[in-house]
Amino acid sequence: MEYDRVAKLALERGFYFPSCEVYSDSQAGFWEYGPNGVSMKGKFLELWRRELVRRDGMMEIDGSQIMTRSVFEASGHLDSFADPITRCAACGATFRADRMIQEACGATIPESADLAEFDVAIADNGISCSRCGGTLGPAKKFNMMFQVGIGPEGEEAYLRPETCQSIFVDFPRLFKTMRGRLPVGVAQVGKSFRNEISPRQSLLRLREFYQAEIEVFCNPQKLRQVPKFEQVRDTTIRIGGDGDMAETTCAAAVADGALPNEFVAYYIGILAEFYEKTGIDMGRSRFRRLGEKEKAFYAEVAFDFEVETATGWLELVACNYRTDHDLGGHSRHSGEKFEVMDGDTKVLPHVFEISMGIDRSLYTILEHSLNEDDTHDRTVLSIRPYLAPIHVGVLSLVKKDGLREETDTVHRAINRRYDAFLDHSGAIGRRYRRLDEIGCPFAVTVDHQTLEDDTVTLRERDSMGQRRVPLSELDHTISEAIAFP
RNA sequence: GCGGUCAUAGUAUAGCCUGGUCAGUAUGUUGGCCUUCCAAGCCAAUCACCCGGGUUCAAAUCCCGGUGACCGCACCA
Repeated sequence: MEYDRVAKLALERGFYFPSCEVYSDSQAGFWEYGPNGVSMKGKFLELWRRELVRRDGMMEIDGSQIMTRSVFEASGHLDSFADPITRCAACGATFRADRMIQEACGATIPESADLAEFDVAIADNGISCSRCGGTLGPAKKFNMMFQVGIGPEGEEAYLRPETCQSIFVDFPRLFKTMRGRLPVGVAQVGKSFRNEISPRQSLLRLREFYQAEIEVFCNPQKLRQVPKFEQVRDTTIRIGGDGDMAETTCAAAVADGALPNEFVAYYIGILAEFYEKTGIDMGRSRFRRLGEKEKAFYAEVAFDFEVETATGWLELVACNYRTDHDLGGHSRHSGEKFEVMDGDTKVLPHVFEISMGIDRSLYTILEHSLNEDDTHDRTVLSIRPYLAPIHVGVLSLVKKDGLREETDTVHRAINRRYDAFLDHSGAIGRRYRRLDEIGCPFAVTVDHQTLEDDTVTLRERDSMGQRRVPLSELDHTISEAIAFP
């Protein structure tokens, strides 16, 4: 399905829409989830918890979004999550200073160098604006983190650019108090903030966005001793980039070196099994190993989980082997001890992270699930029942003859257990189609026969098929049909 | 951030060039009538000129600035 069609559905049916839209000065890159979006997001996260957090026995935390300056000195974000830029005084075009110098005279200045070095290089080599030839202004750092001032003195802090820093700084306490043993996963769902230069395409590139991150702490000496790898030995994954993509299994990928070890392969395997259950078309997915230049500054080995969408290949998850970059950095900066005992040896754990973009994942589920059914002149969101924002519609065939009251009773009987939507108004076919469009898998219709024999019609979304179900079996029938796999 | 295109009800659009009716239409939504299972019909109601400034007796319409959206470039874990 095309991007525009998904965007329109989101806007019209309360999945997501622009933030602050009544004000014309609202900035790009901020979006809200409406009722159906929130409901779907909640179910998506429940699936994530089931398939990753609970399955692997991880801990889940919920950390602060605002963190003090020291955290980002230690993590490297203050230096490395910023680009040196220079702006043309004449035409206003902005360039990356390091790239500009590299192109103009071949000199390589690391992007984390002192700003003065860029100014000197630009002056010495007589570099001018490549667009208009104008004079370039002094180099500045553009850091993608949002700075905030705390308290009356405005003490320096930042909105976190990734959720995982909370996990790293909390690690010593978590490991001690929660009886941690390596390897151990710590998970977190929450918002992160990045001051993107040009956010685009609604949920796909946001300045404020949701991540579901998992940091697995491990003993780097034991990456090949992973008993639970057996669970995913035969799990199908697609691995590679443009041109060399191949479908394989986790075991084969480790054997031929496409994946570095059983430890990484296990987590890639359970991640693939999770995404299979979201209904995303795994035939259009791949794990792509990133090259040196593409990787984040903290990653030693990185795989992106990407899915083909109407906008091209879209990165949904970044899997990074971060080594001891973070625990080492926080240990040095804070003076705290981050080493833990693994058996009788003391180790500074390494970290493998599974950093999931929730917003992008939800978009992809919508795009891959949305269909136009021309035969029946309807739009159907064929989302998995356990992810549907509304589980069941409860409809009266007509309002009169006591059917309205009977329908209300049926609704009241189930609306605590399910996301049920009550609707009395308009033609029955119109109501079915409205439910189809938000992916509601079932509709229960109360008619005159209901008053006689306590049965209702159960109508199924994808097939449009109908069958009669006794009211006494309704709860059981729905709960089976919408259960998580 | 740069360049191009664009901005009118929830959605899709007419009107703008050539300034002057109550800003039109479709669809949606809400209520009613009718209706015993797939967007039927009828009646009624409801909702809009992106923001700021300028020109003018008068601005949806012309001019300037801002913001946003889409596309391309650059950027992007």
